[in-house]
Amino acid sequence: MTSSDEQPRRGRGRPRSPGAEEKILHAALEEYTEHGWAGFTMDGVARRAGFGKSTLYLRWADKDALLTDAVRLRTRVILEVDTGSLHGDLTALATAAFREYADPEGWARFRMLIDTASASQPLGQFTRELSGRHREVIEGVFQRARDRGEFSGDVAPLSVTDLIYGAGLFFALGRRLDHRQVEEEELTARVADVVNVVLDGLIRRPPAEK
Amino acid sequence: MTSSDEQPRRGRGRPRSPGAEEKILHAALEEYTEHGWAGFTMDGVARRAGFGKSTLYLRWADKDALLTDAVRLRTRVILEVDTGSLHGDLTALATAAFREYADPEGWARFRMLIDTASASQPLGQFTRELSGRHREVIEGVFQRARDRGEFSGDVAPLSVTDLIYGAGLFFALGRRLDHRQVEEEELTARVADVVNVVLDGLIRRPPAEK
Amino acid sequence: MTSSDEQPRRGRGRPRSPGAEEKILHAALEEYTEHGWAGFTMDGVARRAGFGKSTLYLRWADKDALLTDAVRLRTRVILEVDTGSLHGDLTALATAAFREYADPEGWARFRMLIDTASASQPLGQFTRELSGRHREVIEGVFQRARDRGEFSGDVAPLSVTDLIYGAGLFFALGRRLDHRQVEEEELTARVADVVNVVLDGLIRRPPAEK
Amino acid sequence: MTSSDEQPRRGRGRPRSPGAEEKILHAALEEYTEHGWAGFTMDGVARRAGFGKSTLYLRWADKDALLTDAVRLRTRVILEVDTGSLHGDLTALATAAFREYADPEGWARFRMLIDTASASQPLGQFTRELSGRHREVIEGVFQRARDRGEFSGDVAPLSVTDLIYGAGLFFALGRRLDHRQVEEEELTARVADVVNVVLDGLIRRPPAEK
DNA sequence: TTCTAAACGAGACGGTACGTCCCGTCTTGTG
DNA sequence: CACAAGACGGGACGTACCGTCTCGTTTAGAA
Repeated sequence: MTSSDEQPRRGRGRPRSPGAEEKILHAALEEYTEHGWAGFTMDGVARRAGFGKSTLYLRWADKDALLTDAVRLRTRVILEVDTGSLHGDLTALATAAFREYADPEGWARFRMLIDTASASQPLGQFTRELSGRHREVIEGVFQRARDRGEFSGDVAPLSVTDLIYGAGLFFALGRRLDHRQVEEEELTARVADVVNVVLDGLIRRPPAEK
Repeated sequence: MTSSDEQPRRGRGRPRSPGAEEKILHAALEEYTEHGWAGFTMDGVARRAGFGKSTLYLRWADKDALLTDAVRLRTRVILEVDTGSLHGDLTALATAAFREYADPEGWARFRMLIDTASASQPLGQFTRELSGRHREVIEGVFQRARDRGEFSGDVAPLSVTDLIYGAGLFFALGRRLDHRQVEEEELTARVADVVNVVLDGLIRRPPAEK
Repeated sequence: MTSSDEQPRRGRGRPRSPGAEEKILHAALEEYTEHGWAGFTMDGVARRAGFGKSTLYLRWADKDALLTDAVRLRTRVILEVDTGSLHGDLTALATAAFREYADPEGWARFRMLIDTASASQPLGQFTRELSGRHREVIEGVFQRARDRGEFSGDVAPLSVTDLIYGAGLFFALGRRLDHRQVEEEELTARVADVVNVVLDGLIRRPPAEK
Repeated sequence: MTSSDEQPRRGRGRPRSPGAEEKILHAALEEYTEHGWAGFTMDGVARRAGFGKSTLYLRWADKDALLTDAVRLRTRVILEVDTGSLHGDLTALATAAFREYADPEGWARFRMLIDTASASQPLGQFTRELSGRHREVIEGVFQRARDRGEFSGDVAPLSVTDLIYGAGLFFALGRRLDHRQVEEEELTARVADVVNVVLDGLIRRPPAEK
């Protein structure tokens, strides 16, 4: 939990530097992106952000808390697509997902997510954002498709997000392991593949029983 | 660079303890499983494995190298399925993938893989194993399907592996974020969904036509 | 280079623990006394002194530097004798020297000094203290003797200190090699011998040409 | 029947390399002279001597034993002077002593002696050589002087050796602390000073009378 | 204004892990 | 057997970072 939601804390004393959180979180994300877990140091973040270490520890309990917050800070607002067709909507979602993982910051966010999921303490709010919020978007997409008559039958939204996001993640992972850049053309081609497979699989023979 | 490929190094001097690599890698995986990146220490691994630190550093240059090798330890075990039908083969592959990520050790291997893929040094050999070897398996599966007349047309094997493995990963991730156990029924149901979608999507409208 | 001369270092930041130097140097001397060069460890000194290793390395560059400083710790205490006679002054000086080497801590300081003198880096300041400061004392003693008319002619002060200190050292060395205690009577007798020899040798036939 | 100390160890097996001890001890002394305690390593000695480490440990129990032996190996044969005069004999002895401490190897021997004297276990043989043997020499010198009528009265030989050797040691120590070379002229002048003081002190007013 | 409380920069502190080096032991193969 | 080679457990080295702490300095509202 972070202090960023709290009200300005009326009272005496010198008020907290405005904009400090923002700068520090930004610096933290950059350091993490560049150096990974190892090589991500509180001293380094403080230096890069231009603050003293005490300022960091005044706001976050420890390294993990800062990193968690840094990831949350810029967690991409899930786009609310409505292109008018199921194919278009899924393509837009898949493209966004593929881009997210191809982007260094997005990749860092995913790493954090993995670590988070490996920790013991639950992270209710974060979970809801990620899986819950995504589910709503996907359900909206399919509801509109049903309304348009493009699609009939049930669908397990999580299966669809898992397929699309998973494909995007492993696409990016393969590139990273090879230390190859992600080419724009390749990305769109792969997105098209994935959308086609998912769409055809769902329409022709939906896993309706689920 | 790893020592696991080298021949026993004929010559004088005391030979390296047989089985040491295996034990150390196993200990490393356990430590990582329990403590994650932070809290994963060379001293800890050495102690758990029952070896001196120098024995570790004689085989691996640093923490990263050990971790990389530990990932490789069992990831290579790729089942060579041949159930007699495309549907059966894919189901077997997908089930194995889902189980891998549902398993704590498999999950740890994946975490390591993520950290590894974020490092700076290339991992040539490893990439070939991971993506290359998997590709061969998938290609074998589809080749046999083609021979049996179940399937015609090309397919991008990596797309298929990405879809299946990705779905398995996000399935496990969702469970972990919610701190829910993976139920056997749910796993098989989800595998069935994924296989159906992939199979129908590929057969009815293979991405290769494009 | 040592930190003991520096002024309190005006400025920000937490000030260095007062008395830390003293405690650490004392602990170092004790460890050296007990274990010698081998077995004298920075971790051991830190533990004994009750400080973290970083506190040690913040003040001394390495083991040698700490040892060098520990030698200096009390060696500087040179008594400023003035008994009213040359014989009395020399007896006092010689007694102090003999006692220094007979004392375990004094012996340890001498061992350190030997190791230190074998090192590569120069010890300018220290040299001045040791040989220079002693010289002044000896010169003062002889000057006063000349003023009193007890003694005429020049003398090489260093020769005198070398004679007295050297005799004291070898006296203690002999006892140590035999694992015999230093008896008080024997010490005073030997001091008397040495003073008499030096004094008579100087007065009757001074090494005036020097 | 052989007159050598060690029998060649008749028996099966490969005989010990002849001359190995000599070479190793020589290498050990060189390493110690160059690097001091720190920096004196068994691996280093083995490499320099051209033997394997096991060969060293087959002959000496540990580092200390090797070093002790190395020092003993070349401990200078105490010269049996007889110049025909007390002054000449003492000058010869003192010159030898001063040279011994000025010489790097002699200095190393002295360091070893100090460490030895600080250890707990007694070193009978070594002690006898050093203090006992030297005593005999000094006593011989004074006996001959008495026979020649140059000198009458008793003398405490250890006092004399302590004075001379001690002066030589501190002379060398001073030079080392200053990182100055020992000049030949300076050495002989200092020797003359010391001999004169000692001789005059002893002859005019021998401590024995008192 | 003066006072007071908090935020802040700086950096010392105890502690822990890093990766390196060496000791003394051991285990092999060769001479 | 002696010996070369070198792996091994153990432990100290000197470095780097964590999270805590104590200073002096700054910045505001309260008195």
